[in-house]
Amino acid sequence: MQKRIASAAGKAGAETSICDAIRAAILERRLAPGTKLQEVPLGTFFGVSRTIVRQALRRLAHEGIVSLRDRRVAVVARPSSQEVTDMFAARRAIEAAVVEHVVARITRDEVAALRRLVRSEEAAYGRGARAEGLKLSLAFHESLGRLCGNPVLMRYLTELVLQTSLAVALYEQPDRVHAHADHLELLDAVARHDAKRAVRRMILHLNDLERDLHLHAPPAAPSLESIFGVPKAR
Amino acid sequence: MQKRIASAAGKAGAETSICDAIRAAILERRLAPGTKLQEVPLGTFFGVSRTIVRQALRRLAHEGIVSLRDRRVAVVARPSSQEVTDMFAARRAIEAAVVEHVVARITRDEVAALRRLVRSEEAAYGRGARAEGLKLSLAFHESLGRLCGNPVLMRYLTELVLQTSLAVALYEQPDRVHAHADHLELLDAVARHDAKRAVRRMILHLNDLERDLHLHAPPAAPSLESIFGVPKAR
DNA sequence: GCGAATCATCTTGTATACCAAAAGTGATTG
DNA sequence: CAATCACTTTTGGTATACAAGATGATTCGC
Repeated sequence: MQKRIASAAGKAGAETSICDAIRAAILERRLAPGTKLQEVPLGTFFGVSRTIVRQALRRLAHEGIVSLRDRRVAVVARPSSQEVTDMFAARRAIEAAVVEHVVARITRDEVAALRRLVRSEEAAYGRGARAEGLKLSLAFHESLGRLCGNPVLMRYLTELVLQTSLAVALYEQPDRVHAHADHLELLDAVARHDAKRAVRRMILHLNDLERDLHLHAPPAAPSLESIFGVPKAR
Repeated sequence: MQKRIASAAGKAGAETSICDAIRAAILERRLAPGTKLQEVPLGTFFGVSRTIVRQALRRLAHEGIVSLRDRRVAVVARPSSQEVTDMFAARRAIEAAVVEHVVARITRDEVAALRRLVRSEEAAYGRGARAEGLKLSLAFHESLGRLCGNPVLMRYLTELVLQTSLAVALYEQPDRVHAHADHLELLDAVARHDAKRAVRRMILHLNDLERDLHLHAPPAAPSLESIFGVPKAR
């Protein structure tokens, strides 16, 4: 049962499997920022040698979700608030370009598909399935990336979505509830081929996302409290 | 004399040295697109083992300037015309964002430094030092990246500048002469803190760059003719 | 009893050995 | 004479062995 992921992908691209597994784990909040990623344990778990694990970690480091301090254990990245600000700025630039391209080339069918996606996203949030909603929300942005027809833009978008997801995991305020209507309004503008409005919607959406974080002092330590709850007297 | 580069950087970061050396070689047109990058020769040349070379090549592959087809020799990337179109689109998006940020935070001194840079660039072109001009032109874009104050944007910009330089090497029309005035006009807009105009200037500049390529049929083979000249009768 | 230094262990960095696949070469045959 | 096939050589992929450095525990001194 242990090597499910590795064997699922077979021999082909073990490194890619590991990257995918780690990316998914981060997105699903199963790997918290700061978590140690040791080469040998990962290797034995996935049934490959350290060589492959090492390659995977380097790749993830280049994608900005793993930090690779010299001669020290690799850890899931813990971006500073400044870095988070920077990556959101970059994401605004990329997503704006993506939306522009999408508006210019999207078909009716594709709009319909996106609309279904957004509806199921809202439905998920509606019934309190937060994790599911989050996943569909990411899928929405990913879909836009795919529909823009530019692999380069899409690659950067994917990277930044992942990085910002990590940032959200680090800095989110637990009580905050996200404005899910954003995606629908954005999609409406896209459907009307109103590029200006769609881009503005996207920017506002990302601004909201960023504003809902608390990027002040607390770097959100890999806190023991968040794992064990409030320390009881003893 | 062989290991000049490796020894120059010492033990520290042999991989980085190799990456830098290859990047520089590509920028200076000493490494043409399609050139094979074999692991053993590179390793012996730089005085490191294949492991390091392999890591360097993977890194460059992630940066998009080396292609790493499975089980085949690594080569300097030869982007298709479609890929070139895509990377220019991405570069427009990133450079626009960069310029916006630069306009918002640049100081007088920094403007003056940029102006000196542009002047020396034009001087180089003026006296026919094409390679020197090209280098300074890249330095100008790099400087903007640094001045925008956002490491994420800067990283993407650096990548795209390198990639597009490669594309230019592949598709440029030899007789075409570039419009060097672009940088000066752009800088004027930046100096006046006119973001709208500066961004428009940048977009137009990049459009010119792209338009001056001939992105039709000829993928510009790594032709022996271009290396040895016209084959003489024998 | 507490703090600091030293020592053992563990983890990563690099090189190398081995394996499999691909490409080039030459011979053989149609 | 040319095309195809098999072999050889080269080249990349993976695992492993070894070296250097960091981490953490234990112990000695104050």
